[in-house]
Amino acid sequence: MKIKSKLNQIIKSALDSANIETKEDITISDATKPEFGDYQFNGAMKLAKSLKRNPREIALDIIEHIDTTTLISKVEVAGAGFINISIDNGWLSKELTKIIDDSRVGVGIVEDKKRIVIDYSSPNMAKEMHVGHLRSTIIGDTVATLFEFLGHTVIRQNHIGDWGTQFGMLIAYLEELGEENKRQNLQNLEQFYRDAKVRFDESPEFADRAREYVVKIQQGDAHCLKLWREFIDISLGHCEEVYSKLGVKLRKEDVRAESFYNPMLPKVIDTLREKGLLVESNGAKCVFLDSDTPLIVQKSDGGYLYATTDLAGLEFRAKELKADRISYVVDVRQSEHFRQIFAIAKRADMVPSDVKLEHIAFGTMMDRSGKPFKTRDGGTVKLIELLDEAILRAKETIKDRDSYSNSEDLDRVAEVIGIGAIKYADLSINRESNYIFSWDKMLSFDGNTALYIQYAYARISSILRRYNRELNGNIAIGDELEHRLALMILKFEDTLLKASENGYPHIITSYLYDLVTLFMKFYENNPILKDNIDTETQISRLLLSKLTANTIKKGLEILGIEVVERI
RNA sequence: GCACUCGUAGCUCAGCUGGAUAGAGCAUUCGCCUUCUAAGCGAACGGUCUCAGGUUCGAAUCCUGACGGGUGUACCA
Repeated sequence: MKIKSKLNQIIKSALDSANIETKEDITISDATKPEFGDYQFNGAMKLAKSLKRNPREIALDIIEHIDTTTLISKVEVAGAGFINISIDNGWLSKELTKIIDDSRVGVGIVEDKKRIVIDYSSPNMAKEMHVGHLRSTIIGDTVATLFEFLGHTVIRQNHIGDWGTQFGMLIAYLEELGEENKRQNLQNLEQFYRDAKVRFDESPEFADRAREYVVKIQQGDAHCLKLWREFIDISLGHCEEVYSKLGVKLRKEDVRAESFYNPMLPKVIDTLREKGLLVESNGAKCVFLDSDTPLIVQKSDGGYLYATTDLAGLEFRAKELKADRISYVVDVRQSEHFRQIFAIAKRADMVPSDVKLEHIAFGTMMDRSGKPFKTRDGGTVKLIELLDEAILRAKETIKDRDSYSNSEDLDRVAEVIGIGAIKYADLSINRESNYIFSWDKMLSFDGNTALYIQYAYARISSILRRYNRELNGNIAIGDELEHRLALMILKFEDTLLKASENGYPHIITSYLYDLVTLFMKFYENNPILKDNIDTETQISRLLLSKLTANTIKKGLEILGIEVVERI
């Protein structure tokens, strides 16, 4: 339910009928405290100056004209001129009753459906995925799922790094190993890379061959291409293992590798030249925008760069994939890069001017001392290891509970909880902040974590199992807690819309946490299946619980986190 | 050097389109299981929102400056 826009309309017409004109946007905000009601409008104070009137008087004037016949039950003026608004219980129960069996829990499809291309995960094929890849993969997957759920058409693009000088070295080494040793050695890509590097450094003859192979792949040499494809296949297999364990929706068809754009690169240079943007400086082909640091699109040796590929990618996404909005879920350290290529792509008409280009940036993962994350030996933690550890720890914590009839159940639940913990830990932080990686924090099951949310869901499932009858009846809001819970459920749509505006998953986790906190209080104070509860109250509370569970499930689903019926 | 970004409780973080007494989790201390899953609930403790100015009826939030962290800054991706 889009409550805020409904309220904004009500306020707007109240201002109209009170003959108050305002140029500023009317925005209702959430009440800062429950005692003040549910929402508040602070516009009277802003209007005071231009109207040359006392803000309290203006506020009193406004509330005279506020329609309290539908969703608003009460408006009051408080303090300097705050207008406090309470939502009507009758309206809440009516709206909730409508969505009891709605699989979208009352969330509509957006009116202006867009075609959104979203680039995320994008691992390098030369190495295995490490913890640093977690953020792009998970944030991207969440944002993509969110867009899709709201009704947009989403095209996922996994821009894997499969091109560049390092692949010459890797396939030369692969060839050297021979058939029988290949599989074995490629089990551990990190080690494979290190071994290849050793060979490269120790043998000039090998190094020459490596360089020669780079050229050969680019020229389409059949033998080298075959080796290269073999290597990419195996490396991609490692990624798919991670994706599957993480429950990430990226598939093979979403892969559009760096190499895909290779044939388009000369045309990028031509386009830039035609538009008069290309400047040669110190032998390199550059584009200078307002800043003095240029964007280099072709090296002095003729080679192309990351920027060139990205420009080709932008044009492809805008013109071939026909995107209205192109989003990149990439580390904040590349914001300068994206600012430049976005500006250049528009200037060169590679992307139509009305296409929204955005960098959904996320902060760097730091270690305890505030340095970008590395393990003690200087390497990184493999992502797959983090996931396995999470599942292990989850199993350790739940194994003594008696809810599990067999070890299969236990394994399944451990996986849902362990993976959920990691994803939630990452998604619940404002994506722009850098954050400190800690095993304990990531794998914590206390407080504001996925388990808290999943636990609430399991509790509700348990109640519904016990009741085990048809739920026929109405929701009747009986007290303040039920009122707040009911309203919270209906705020789901406003929350998702806000999160999708600029792609902030933590807005959803905060919401779910607030929702569950309210439910837990409700659960403690308002007994459901106890002896002395009359049937109508029982049904009403069961329905509220069920709606809470539906909202939790849908919310977690958007975050890519699963629920289980029993914990 | 220049640019961007961050600085909120002991720790990890919300809040930042200006609004009423700045919020969570963890940690610490204390209550609540013969009662729907105690992985829960309640309470206590904890803050000159880095500092100094400015704008405003009103600033954690906007502006300027200082200090401190992080990042980026011509042929890596």
